[in-house]
Amino acid sequence: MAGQLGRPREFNEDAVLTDIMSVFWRNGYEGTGLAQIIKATGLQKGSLYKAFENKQDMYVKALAHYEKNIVDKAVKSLISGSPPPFERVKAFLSTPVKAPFNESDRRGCFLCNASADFAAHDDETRALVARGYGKLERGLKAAIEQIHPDWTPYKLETSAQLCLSVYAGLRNMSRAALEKNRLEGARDACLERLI
Amino acid sequence: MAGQLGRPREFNEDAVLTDIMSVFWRNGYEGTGLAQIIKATGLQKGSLYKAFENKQDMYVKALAHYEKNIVDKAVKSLISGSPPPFERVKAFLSTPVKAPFNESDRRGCFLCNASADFAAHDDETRALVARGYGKLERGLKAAIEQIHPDWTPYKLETSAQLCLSVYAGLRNMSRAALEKNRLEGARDACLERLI
DNA sequence: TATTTAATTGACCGTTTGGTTCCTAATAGT
DNA sequence: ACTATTAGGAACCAAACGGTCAATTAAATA
Repeated sequence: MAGQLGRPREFNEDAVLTDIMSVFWRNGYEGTGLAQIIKATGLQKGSLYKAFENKQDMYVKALAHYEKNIVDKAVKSLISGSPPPFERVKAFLSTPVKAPFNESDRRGCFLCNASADFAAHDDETRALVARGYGKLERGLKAAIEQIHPDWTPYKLETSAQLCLSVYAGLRNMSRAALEKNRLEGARDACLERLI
Repeated sequence: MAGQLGRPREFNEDAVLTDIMSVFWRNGYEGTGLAQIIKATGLQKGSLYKAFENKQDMYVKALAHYEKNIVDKAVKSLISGSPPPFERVKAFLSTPVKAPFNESDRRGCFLCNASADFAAHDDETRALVARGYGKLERGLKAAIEQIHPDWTPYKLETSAQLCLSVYAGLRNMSRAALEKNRLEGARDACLERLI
């Protein structure tokens, strides 16, 4: 039979990738050491290097994992769902405003972090980030089109691009703990375009 | 007399700070090693650690140097100058769109980099970033007020906050080398609010 | 049961890290 | 001239870095 030969994996690949993701997510590429990855996953170095080429490979796979599990979910809830489309965009833009004060989720957006942190040094990362941003932009465009079915494709696109850049900007600025009402001001000014 | 005692500095503090700044600017905090700083400044470790407490101190002082030399200049040219105010805001928002394609200036904005990179780990950095962003916001507000002297303070403020977050977002997204016309779309959509 | 194949482990590797120390050189005040 | 004070330079350090490997363990086949 064509069963799995040899000793089987003792760890769940997806769970391990989730652990690795959260470490890179919080600390960035250079800020993360193998020791932290070992602690987070419970695996030893040897096992890690059997499963991954090197640290860079772990990072890229963790980012892809993020795209699959977090970004895609956000895109889905932008495209469809129970709240009306304007509220969905508002919720999307409110995440970076609320997150830093939520006491728990100060990691920001891994996609944005990766763009600032490692995309400039690695082509694979850059491609992943570009693809993730592309997905978000299309999700935003779809939601906006539901608000304004009559708008031209150009206006829909530039509006989505505006929302995306505000999102990325808010994610960036929230790292410096700017006052909440200043972040809200930017969000609301952006949302005014969609009214 | 109360003159300078001991052997005088052989290096110009400002010039050295400029060298250190450009290294951190390009490579971030964790991405920069003492070796690179030594190479960039021409100083030896001993001298560096006589002039600075530690690596973190070098970073903070370099960021303050950036604020004094780059941010303040940008704010000034937002507040006043020969081109009309709308063109000044447009030029400000065009920097992050053009920079990554200019073949030379791919470092982005040190303020934005610091916000993403180190502000979350260090209070002094966070305060510097917040102050720098505050300056930019006030500069934008002043320019916008020149375009629309009749607008309410609230509308002026939120518009400035919008521009600032778009700026930070574009800086972030340009690291992943998104297509130029998508960045331009976000910029133009933002500028439409100022017409 | 013996064999084959693959996963796990932790010791080990060279390199690089940020940081210190000590000696020498140079200037200002006495 | 002498002394106090500071800058410059390089050797030096322990710790952490990413990465490797041989020995061991466990399951699937024969």
